[in-house]
Amino acid sequence: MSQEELGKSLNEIIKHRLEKLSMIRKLGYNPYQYVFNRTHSCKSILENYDDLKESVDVSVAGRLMSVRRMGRASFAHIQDQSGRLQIYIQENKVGKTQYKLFSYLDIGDIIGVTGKVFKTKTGETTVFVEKLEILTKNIRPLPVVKEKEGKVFDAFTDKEQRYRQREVDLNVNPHVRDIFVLRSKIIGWTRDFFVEHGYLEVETPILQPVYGGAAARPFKTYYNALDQVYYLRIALEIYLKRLIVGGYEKVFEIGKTFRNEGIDRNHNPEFTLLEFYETYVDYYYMMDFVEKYFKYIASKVGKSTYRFEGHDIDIMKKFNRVKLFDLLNGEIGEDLYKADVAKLRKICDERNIEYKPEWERGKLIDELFKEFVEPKLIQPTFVMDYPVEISPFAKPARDGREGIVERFELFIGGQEFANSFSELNDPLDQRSRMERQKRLKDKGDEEATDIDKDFLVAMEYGMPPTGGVGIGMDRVVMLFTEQKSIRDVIFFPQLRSLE
RNA sequence: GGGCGCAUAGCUCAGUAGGUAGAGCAACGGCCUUUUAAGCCGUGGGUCGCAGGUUCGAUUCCUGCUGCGCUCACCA
Repeated sequence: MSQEELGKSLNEIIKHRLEKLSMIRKLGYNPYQYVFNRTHSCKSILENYDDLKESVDVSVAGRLMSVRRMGRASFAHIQDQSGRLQIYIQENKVGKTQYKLFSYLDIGDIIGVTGKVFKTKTGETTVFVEKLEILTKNIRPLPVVKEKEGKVFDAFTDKEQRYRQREVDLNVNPHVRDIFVLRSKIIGWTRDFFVEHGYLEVETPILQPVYGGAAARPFKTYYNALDQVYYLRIALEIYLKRLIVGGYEKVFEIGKTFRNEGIDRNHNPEFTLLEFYETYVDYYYMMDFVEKYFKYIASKVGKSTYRFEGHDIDIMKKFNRVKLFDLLNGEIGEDLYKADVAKLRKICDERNIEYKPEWERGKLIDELFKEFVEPKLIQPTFVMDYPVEISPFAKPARDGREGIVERFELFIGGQEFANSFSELNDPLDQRSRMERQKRLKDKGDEEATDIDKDFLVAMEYGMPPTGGVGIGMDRVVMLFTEQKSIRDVIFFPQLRSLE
């Protein structure tokens, strides 16, 4: 045991379990077994009762979750990944030694049983144990959650403990396990969707000498062998586009990215981003494609409407498409497209929106948009055509509107879900945009990025016309699993370490 | 970072208008061969998050700290 300070009660429980551990060894059993040959899962026994009943020997293993001892016979539930199953063990049936073994078991132990399937008086499918094996002895008490008629008693609910010790949460709160199963499926369906559309899945560097592709503060690290400061990536953009330059026509990556920013219900500093790039298409094409993607996932999940951020979101309905300035002008009551910085500041002042003196046109517009428009975008809505200043990787609008780029963001429930451009492939324009970013950074903008020379060289070789999209997968999972907090769709959300 | 709230047994929670704490479950001992929040009898288990202050006396009041939650800011 470690030297950690334990309460007496916990210490006592652990002491008792260690004693049982040695008693089990004395009985001749290895409490940490190597293998167990299962013939069934808990669920498959429940589902195939008619074929199995009182004829076939089944072997099933799982964690002991409840025990009801009645002298020389006992009932218990074991739980495996598929679900819970009742077992019944009688001293007459298994003999004194194995019943003794059973008497040393605790909730949390992992056991294997073999026997025939029957139904109890009350109709519950149960395995009548003929042979019992201990596979792993538990020595630390698991919270005991009881249930009757759908009511849960003494549920393990402390959020901090649930996140810090997710393994406990997963064991005692089966619905939590279900959420993560659905997460895994959603990621898998996402992969299927892109592969089916001819995309190549790729992996690009997480450790980068120059970070870019988004506006965010990075995590810094140090690369000993190179004697250089490195950064954890904040986006996938840069390297994926270099692969497009390399000749791949459709690529996607699903991977962790890192932003050194606040943690809240909607943000985890380490999060899963999906980005995909396709050649010879623009952001109009990508709008259709993104909508298709969301509908594809919804159809796989099997529902049209999802409860998210307090609203019923209908994914199967046609997504709205609106231009940023149409929305914003409608909300403010003036034409902001033509407004200069002075005018925008005045509007902010009138509406009590704070701004920093160094903010220029694009940033001010973005701020007003976030404040007055975003929260109202509940049903899926593509917002199109953003100011160039806040979109350093997007192509200028082809219709020549000054200061506008071909970019859309998808909003659902007032939250940003996707960000997409007709990707900028003019190397000179790209260079001047990066130089501008660099100037902002030098002036103290912590979210601006350095010039990525390798990327600019790649652009000079020529990137075909390309549409690109980024989608925050954790939010997608939140939407489709109807979770209110990002922490409930990430196994181990970021918490401050103790000590 | 600001505001509000929470922190008591392994789990879920009471409680003390200041006199060092209770319940249910879990644990331990006993009875019990179709139970299912099994039941019955009995027993043990707490530096009341941490550190100070006020007080004869603090788990309770005050201050600071730590952790977590909600919220605002931040997050194209």
